Amino acid sequence: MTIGGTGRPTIRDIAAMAGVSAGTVSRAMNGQKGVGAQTRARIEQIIAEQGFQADSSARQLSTGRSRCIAVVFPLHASEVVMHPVYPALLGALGDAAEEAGYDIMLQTLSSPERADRLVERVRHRRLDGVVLPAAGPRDPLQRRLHQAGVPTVLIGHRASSPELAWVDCTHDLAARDLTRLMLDGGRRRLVLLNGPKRVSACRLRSAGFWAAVREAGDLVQSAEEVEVEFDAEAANAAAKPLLAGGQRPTAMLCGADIIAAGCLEAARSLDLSVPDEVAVSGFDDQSLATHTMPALTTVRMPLRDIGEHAARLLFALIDGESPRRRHVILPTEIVLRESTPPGLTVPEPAST
Amino acid sequence: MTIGGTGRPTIRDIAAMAGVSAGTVSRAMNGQKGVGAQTRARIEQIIAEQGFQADSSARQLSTGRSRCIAVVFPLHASEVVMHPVYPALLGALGDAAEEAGYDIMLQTLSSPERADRLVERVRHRRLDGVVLPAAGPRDPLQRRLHQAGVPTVLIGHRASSPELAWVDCTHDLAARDLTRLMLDGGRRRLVLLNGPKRVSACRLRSAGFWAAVREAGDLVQSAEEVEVEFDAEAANAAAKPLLAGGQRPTAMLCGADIIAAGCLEAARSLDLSVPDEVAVSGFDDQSLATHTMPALTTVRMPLRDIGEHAARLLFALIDGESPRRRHVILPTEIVLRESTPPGLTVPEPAST
DNA sequence: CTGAAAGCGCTTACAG
DNA sequence: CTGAAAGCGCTTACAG
Repeated sequence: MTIGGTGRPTIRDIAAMAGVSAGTVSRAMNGQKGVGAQTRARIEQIIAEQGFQADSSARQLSTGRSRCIAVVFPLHASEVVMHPVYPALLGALGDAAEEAGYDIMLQTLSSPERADRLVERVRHRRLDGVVLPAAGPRDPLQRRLHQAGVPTVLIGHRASSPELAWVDCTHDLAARDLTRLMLDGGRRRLVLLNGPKRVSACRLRSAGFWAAVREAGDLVQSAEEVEVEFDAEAANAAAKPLLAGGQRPTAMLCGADIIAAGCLEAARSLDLSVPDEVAVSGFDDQSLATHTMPALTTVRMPLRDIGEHAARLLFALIDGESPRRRHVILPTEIVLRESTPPGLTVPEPAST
Repeated sequence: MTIGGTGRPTIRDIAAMAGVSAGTVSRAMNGQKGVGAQTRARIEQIIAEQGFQADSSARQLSTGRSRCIAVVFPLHASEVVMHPVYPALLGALGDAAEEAGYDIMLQTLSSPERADRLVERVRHRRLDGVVLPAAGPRDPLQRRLHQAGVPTVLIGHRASSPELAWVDCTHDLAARDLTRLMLDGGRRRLVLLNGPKRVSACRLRSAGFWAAVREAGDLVQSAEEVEVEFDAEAANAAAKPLLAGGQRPTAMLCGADIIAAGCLEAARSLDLSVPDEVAVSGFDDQSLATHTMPALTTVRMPLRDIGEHAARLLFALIDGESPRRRHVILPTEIVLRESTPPGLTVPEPAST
């Protein structure tokens, strides 16, 4: 059965041209020992001339490795892509994969059966490993992947099981530092308008906020945490009553830029000036943070670094290595703009 | 050579259990004719019980089809993802692929050699087809793919070669309608602050703008087009001198929301009120359009539809069909907000 | 250092 | 309707 009329050369054709066996070509191609220098050179020549590339499915069938990883999200692809950080993560992972010669596949977990399919995929070695950029607590997939022995790395969730590899950043320290900055700026009544607690990052942000409050002791007149979805409308609705109250907060720390955007709108609708009457901060440093009025003080996560670390970790796992650092926490960066009191100074990263 | 200790069942195991040959299992699995109803039922039973799934590389090796498509961008993945429309497109394509049982691979064309690799990939049938969401004029890859007989669909570029399939939307009509609206709103001095002309969409927007200007005849006092990159800073810098001039424009139509954001900043820095003194519009309806001050009138592209159409077209091409409509143009939608004169009415889509 | 051969797990003419 | 066999294009012990 002949499939393509392309006449695409196979390893056997190359072997014939070089006057050697297919096995030798294979060994030469894969840089293995045990091929004479001369022979190797000749083979490489011919391969280059012919622009030959081994058929990946055949190689995969015999080696059991696909040189392909999946990035899996627990939502529809169209939702993923609307997320403030996933796209950037995907980009960083893509770059890293490309550099390492891996292909990268976008997987979606919109329905439960898809998780089965994913696991099957890996067991069938169509996939060498997976990264879960939207990992969270009590996510059954994590355990299944781990049990199936699938090389896996989590992003943004510090897994309960120490065996799972993950990379994350200092959401907690950033929130703590930001809270301190608000205090430095003379703000005494604080609100954390946080994103949903099912998101691990939001838990850490909460922890950081409360740590700072605790540390500041009597300095703090009031502190409160309110949870909303990542949505400007919802944030606006939640912020308005808080800001309209008698003892209105003088600083609103928001768990996301999009939440902060809603908060700014609430302030505007109440004719409160930002940052004079109420300071506002975000998280994520999305592009909108530069274009709000006033421009938003926020926290930038090292998404590119996170992606690169995650990729490297995964490739090491796939190669059967056991990397010494299976858990990495990368530093965030506070970006001071106009929505917070002027004259503040970001603490040294030594605070980390 | 035994690969995985998984003991994952093969088609032969299933055949043994069913007391038939592997060939019969294969035929049953793939829903082919010529398997007795009884046999088929028994086989399906066992397959279900065992949770058996055929190994995709083996299948691929013998059928020559991978059930995988690539979405290829001419930039680093990390850049793609920052783009106002690519992520949404990727999302829509991902959903459509998933539904059709295709995998979707993210391909990047950061270096020229990567194009070769891509073509090789398809010839090696690791990929069944490709979509180019960032197609533009004189892009050599298009021709190469076409010559290689690779099922391909372009997005956002109405290819010169009629053989290439593409899907696009009414950038031109939207720009024309928007320009007319500005005229309806009493604006007589118009500027199109367009994105770069290498982007096909921007050419169409330009065409629409000038068509409206031409049609309006003497009504228009002045009309000018200026080209900037998709960047708020650059737009700000370009807009400022225009707005500071004596005969300052009363409407600035921008080729992208991010350009409009820069333009709004320019207006603000000159203390010009929007929309009273100068109206501003964008393109894309990015999330930032809702959060600028004032909120931005813009054009929403049917990205989801575009993605779905592109996917369907591609799958048809892969299946060797020759779809009657190889070129589709989908309608855009003008979204009126606060940055344009109040009281306008969007023309009926009949204007299409 | 190199070749011949078996094997990876499917699919599909070809017989019957 | 079903089976036996060849083939997809590689890789890798096993000999030599």
